Amino acid sequence: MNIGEASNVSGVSAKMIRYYESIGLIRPPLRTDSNYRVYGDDEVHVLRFVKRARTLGFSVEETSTLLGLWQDKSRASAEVKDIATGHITALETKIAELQGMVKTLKHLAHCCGGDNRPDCPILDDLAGEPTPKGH
Amino acid sequence: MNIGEASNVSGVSAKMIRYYESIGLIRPPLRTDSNYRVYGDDEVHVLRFVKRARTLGFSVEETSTLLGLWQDKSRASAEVKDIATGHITALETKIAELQGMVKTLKHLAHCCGGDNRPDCPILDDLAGEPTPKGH
DNA sequence: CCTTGACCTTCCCATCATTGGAAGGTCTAT
DNA sequence: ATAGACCTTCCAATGATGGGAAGGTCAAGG
Repeated sequence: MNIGEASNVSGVSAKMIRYYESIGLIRPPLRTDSNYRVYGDDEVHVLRFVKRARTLGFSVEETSTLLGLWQDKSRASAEVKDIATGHITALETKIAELQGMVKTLKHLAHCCGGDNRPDCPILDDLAGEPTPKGH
Repeated sequence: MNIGEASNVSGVSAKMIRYYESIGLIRPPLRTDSNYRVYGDDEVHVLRFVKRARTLGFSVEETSTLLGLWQDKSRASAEVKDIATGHITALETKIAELQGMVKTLKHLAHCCGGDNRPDCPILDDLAGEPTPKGH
């Protein structure tokens, strides 16, 4: 099948398929006489693997490692688990960070009348003036 | 003061100060005869505002709008609140997304022995094979 | 006066993952 | 033969930041 169909069935855009090939994440496929890329079921399987890993937030780098481990029949699951748990930790750190932002913003928004007066605790906070009434 | 000191007291790197100036987020400051940028308290106040907004996850674009509203003495707080609450929503969406990833990964990691056997539910999932024993 | 080192200037490049587009070749169906 | 839907490569942009080169400037000390 052509790159377009491979894209459809894998969920990876044609652009990205070419990009993944260019950076060596996936192997260059066979070509037709007219230089079109040709994909088979195995290649699509790889693309689906990549898609799923990226969807779960693994970086391309991590995906590359996972792909190597997947294709290595003798690999140990320990390494895979390490990558996954490391990624979980990173995600949780990011989540905590975002939650901190949300908490602060909600507090500020709650203090803000949101009316037509020029008074605004949100801007006051951004400007560095302490928000009084720490409700 | 020079850009280095302005950077120290505002927490914005010199690189970023120049960048913010180049994209028009902040105004070009005065220059000495030898072409050094000169910052005063007002400029530092702006830099702090920008720093705080960025820390709270506002994009440069949003920060620019907030900065305009801050400097507009007659602004209404309604617009500020809209931007803030919109940002909160975006953050919460992002958080939910990350939490979904974490949930899936934790499930997979839980099912994974992490031992030296080549068996690995994490890879199986990535490969598209259903994880059995949906424990 | 001269040197040293810490500062400053501009300019270009790299990152990460992805998208967009131009210019041109190919395939399929009418 | 031609239309239009595909494919190819190559180049550029995104957003926010960091790195670094090449060169100018300033203050302190020998």
